[in-house]
Amino acid sequence: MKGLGRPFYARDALEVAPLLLGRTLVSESEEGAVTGRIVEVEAYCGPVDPASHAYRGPTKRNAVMFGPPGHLYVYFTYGMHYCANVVCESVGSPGAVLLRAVEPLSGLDLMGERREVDPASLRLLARGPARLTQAFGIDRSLDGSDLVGGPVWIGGRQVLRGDVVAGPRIGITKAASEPWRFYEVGPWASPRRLPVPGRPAARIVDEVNH
DNA sequence: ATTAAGATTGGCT
DNA sequence: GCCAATCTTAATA
Repeated sequence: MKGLGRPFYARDALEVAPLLLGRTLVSESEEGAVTGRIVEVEAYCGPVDPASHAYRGPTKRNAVMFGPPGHLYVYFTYGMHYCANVVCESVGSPGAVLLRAVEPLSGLDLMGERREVDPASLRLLARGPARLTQAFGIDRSLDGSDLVGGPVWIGGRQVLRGDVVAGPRIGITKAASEPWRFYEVGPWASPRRLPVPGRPAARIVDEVNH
């Protein structure tokens, strides 16, 4: 089987999120293949999370979140950007993990072409959730795409090159202090708004760090 | 029917 | 650090 199997995704978003770090995100299309190592994610915890798109129940946009795990939930925002989530948990339980940044591994030229930046500027390729989707060719046509057997999937090998920590999520106004952003310390995670005083300090995620 | 906000980014001061 | 861009979605009337 290519990449992680369905059971991997069939548990709480908060459990899946840190386990995605260090794994390889793959996207294949007619244009070619690109891959990157996941270094930053955020968990969105459905009905108990006011920041989740699923908080107020199913809508046309978030329908995929309420479906089976192991699929992509892709939404459009700010009139110009796409963001991609990994759907977790079981049918009717809308947990999801937002992919926020990867370390580019292969297909750099294609990423640069899609992003309209110099492929040598590695940190401009896929650091940030909307940059990531652009570099990987992910838009609303991939909403609901199956991560098991589809054109986008996640490899089973986990390679960590720094400590994994948790901190507040970025760019939200509700439940802003929940430490549900997980990232690898290093040059690849997005630099914006690191945890500030008054918010929970980042903590080591033991299960992933060992 | 109308409206306000948005899981962002890039450019400018 | 501040702010405009840009338009879909979902809530409100």
